[in-house]
This record gives sequence, structure tokens and C-alpha cells, in this order.
Amino acid sequence: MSRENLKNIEKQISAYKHGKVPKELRIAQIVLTARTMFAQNGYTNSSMDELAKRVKVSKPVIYELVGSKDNLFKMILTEAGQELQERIQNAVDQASSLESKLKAGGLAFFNFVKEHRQLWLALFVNDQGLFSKDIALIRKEQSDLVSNLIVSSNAFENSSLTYISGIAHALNGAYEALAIWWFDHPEIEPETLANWITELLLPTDLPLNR
Amino acid sequence: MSRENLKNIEKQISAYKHGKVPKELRIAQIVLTARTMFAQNGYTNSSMDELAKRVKVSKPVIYELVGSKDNLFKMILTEAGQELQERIQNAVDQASSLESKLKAGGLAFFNFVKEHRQLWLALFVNDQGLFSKDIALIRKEQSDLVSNLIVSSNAFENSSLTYISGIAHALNGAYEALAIWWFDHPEIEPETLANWITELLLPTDLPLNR
DNA sequence: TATAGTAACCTACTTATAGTAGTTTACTAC
DNA sequence: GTAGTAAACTACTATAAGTAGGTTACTATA
Repeated sequence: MSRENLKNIEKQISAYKHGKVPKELRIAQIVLTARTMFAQNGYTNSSMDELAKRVKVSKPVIYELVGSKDNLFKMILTEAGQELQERIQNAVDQASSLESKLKAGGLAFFNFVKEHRQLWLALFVNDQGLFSKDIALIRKEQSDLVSNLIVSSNAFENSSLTYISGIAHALNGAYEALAIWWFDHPEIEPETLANWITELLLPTDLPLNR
Repeated sequence: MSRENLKNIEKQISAYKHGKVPKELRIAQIVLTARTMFAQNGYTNSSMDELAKRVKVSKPVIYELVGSKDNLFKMILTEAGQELQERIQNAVDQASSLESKLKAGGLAFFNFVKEHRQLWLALFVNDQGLFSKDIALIRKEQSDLVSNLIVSSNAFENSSLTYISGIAHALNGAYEALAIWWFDHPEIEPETLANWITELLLPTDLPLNR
């Protein structure tokens, strides 16, 4: 991602006196500018008119070069997805044991998110603002339910509330992701899915508490 | 959710000859019609003009009664969130052991999703179509990476590929959800988060394989 | 039974934004 | 210096959220 940086490109562009900039350079400028804009405002709250203003070019130029708002977003999404993928893959490859691979992969992921917080949010999670607070509230309630379950089970009796809250959210995310995956495997019964996650967390041949 | 059903309400409405229907009844009709529309087309692809057509009323009536498109969506989202919450809570309360509570809660969740597939997707996951395929592709790649990790570790050697794929998606969902939760706890280090999930899956005082 | 008040509803607009048709400008090759 | 073309522009259309201001029909009271 950002193999070229925006400053660099704009410096090159400033060499063209009368504003007629080669296609590829202009595309790079547009995509990078759009990435910042999407990160700041999300997809819906970003407009192509504003993008045109930021790039200091008229709208048809943008449409000529990147096709559509959708397509522009997809380009940015795909590129970021690829970089994320590569970084995780490299991290996993360089570790040896299962445990260290899991740690390294997770670390690579969280570092990526840390470096690109706003962008990651805008690309992979939600469309800036609109309902994120409402969904966050619902998730929080679900997670509180799970937190209570964990606490009352004494499974994590020496753990901090922060840790338990985080784990509860992670667990909810697992259920949610499995439900999304389920759309492509509709023949599976709800009971089966519930068992999968339960057994993942509480292997039947192991004591429940630790 | 849908404490009243649409047919019922429209039957009551048809009693009013000249189309002047009491506020509350009209609101119920609008909300239920909108719920169907959002489930079919998602938020962005649903228009208030179409809603007005479906309800057979002019647009200002709808704005008078539900305020805005945002607000309408939030009403539906919140109500669905509450029902989901209640169903999981009831299921958990009625079970006794930690394991049975996890199973029952999970089952309640997956049953809810099964009963309201399209609506659940539209409300909690994404905005119909636009980028869901692109994000799904990225998730699939991440999950394949995790699947390979799982397979090569021999941790699940007797498991079907379908199961492994599902678990991999669930695991990715856990990372993603934890990253979202992280926005409210920015002081935590990436290493810490990576360790949390690793230890959840591979408790250090237990053998790695089972 | 006439009429005042109001709840429910309407037509016709404004504003914002994605996307396009058709034209103009400046650099390049001969 | 002129022809061709790449890069850019102005000015439009279409769709959709949201609103201003007016109309209709039911209800209560004289």
C-alpha cells in the first residue's frame, strides 16, 4: 500500500506547467487522495465533487481515470486487503510452532490496524458513523451477556475486567463471522454451529476451568 | 419483533374508507413495510420514494411519522437487536452448566439468524451488495491462511474441511471484533491482543493438540 | 345541522451528489 | 506550422433525501 507517497507524486505533478499530467501519475494522485478522504469521512460521506476539488481537477477527469466511486473504493479496498494479507502471511511463515505462528499472525494484523486505524475502519468495518454507534451498543450488550457468563463460570477468575470484556467481544465476533460464513453453507444446522464454537472453547476431553 | 404482523395491520387500515388512518397504525405499517424493504434491498438501495409507494402514501407523511431514513433504520435495528438479545439471554438463563449455556446461547443466536437471514444481513452486517463480495473475498483469503495453519498443525487432524473452514472464519471474526473493541481501549499494545487470542485457543498449561 | 379546529394527507419544490455529453486546450510528431 | 490526440473543461441529467405550504375529511360543540 502507498508504494508511492502522495507528496512525492504531487511534486512530480507540479513539474507539468499547464496542468496536463500523464494518466498514470494522475491516477496515482487520485487514488491516494481518495484513500485519505475515505479514511477521514467514510464511503457515504465522501463525495466525488470533493475529491475533484482536492485533486484540483474536474469531475469527468476522475471518472475517465477510475470509472466510478464504487470502483475507486474497491481498488483501495483490494490493495489494502492484499497488503494486510501479505504482512500476515510473512509473519506466519517466519514463525515455527503453531503458538508462535498464531501470535505472529495476530500481531501483524493488529499492527496493520494500528498503523491505519481510520482507513481500516472505513474499508473493512463500516460506513463512517451512520449506524456504527447503534450497532456498537447492541454488540456491547451481547458482550456484557458473555462477560457475565464468563465471570460467573469462574473460568477466568484471576483476569481483569478489561481482558474479559475484550475476550467477550472477540467471542461475539466469532459467532457473527460464522453466521456470515453460514450463508455459503446453508445446509448446516444451527445446532452444529453452536457446537463448533462451544467445543473450540471448551474441548470435551479437557477440564472446563483453567 | 413484529409483535404485530403487516397483514393484520393492513386489514385494520382498510377499514378507514377515505385513507385517513390513525397515526399509530400508520407508523406500524410504515415500519413493517420498511423492514421488508431494507431486508430485500439493504439500506442504500432502498429509497423513501419506494417506501412511500409501497405504503401508498406521500413522502411527507412518512417523514412526519418517522423523522428520517436514518431514524427509521435505527428503529428497526434497535428493535431487532433487543429481540435477539432477549432470546439469547433467555436461552442462557435456562441452561445450567457453562458448556450448556454456551451451546444454548449460540443456538439461540443462529436460530435468530436463520429465521431472519436477509434482515439480519441488512441490519448488522453490510449494506446490500456494494462491497460485500470484495470484503468476502479478502476474508476468504485470510481464512484460507488460517485454515492452512490449522491443517498443518495437525491440531484438528480428524476434522472435515468444512469444519476447518468455518472455524477459520470464526477465528478471523474474533480478531476483527477485537480490533473494533480496541478503538475504545487504545492504550493496549498489539502484542497483548495477539496474546489474548492465542492463549484463549491454546491455554499454556494444556497440550496444543487434541 | 352548520362551522371551527385539527389530524392526516397532498403537490410541488429544494438540495446534494453520482455520473455524462459534448467541447476545448496544449503537447507531440511530422 | 499543422494534424492528431491526450488531458482537461463547462454544463448538463437523473436520482434520492428532505421540506414548505396548502388541502381534505373527521370531530366536537353551538
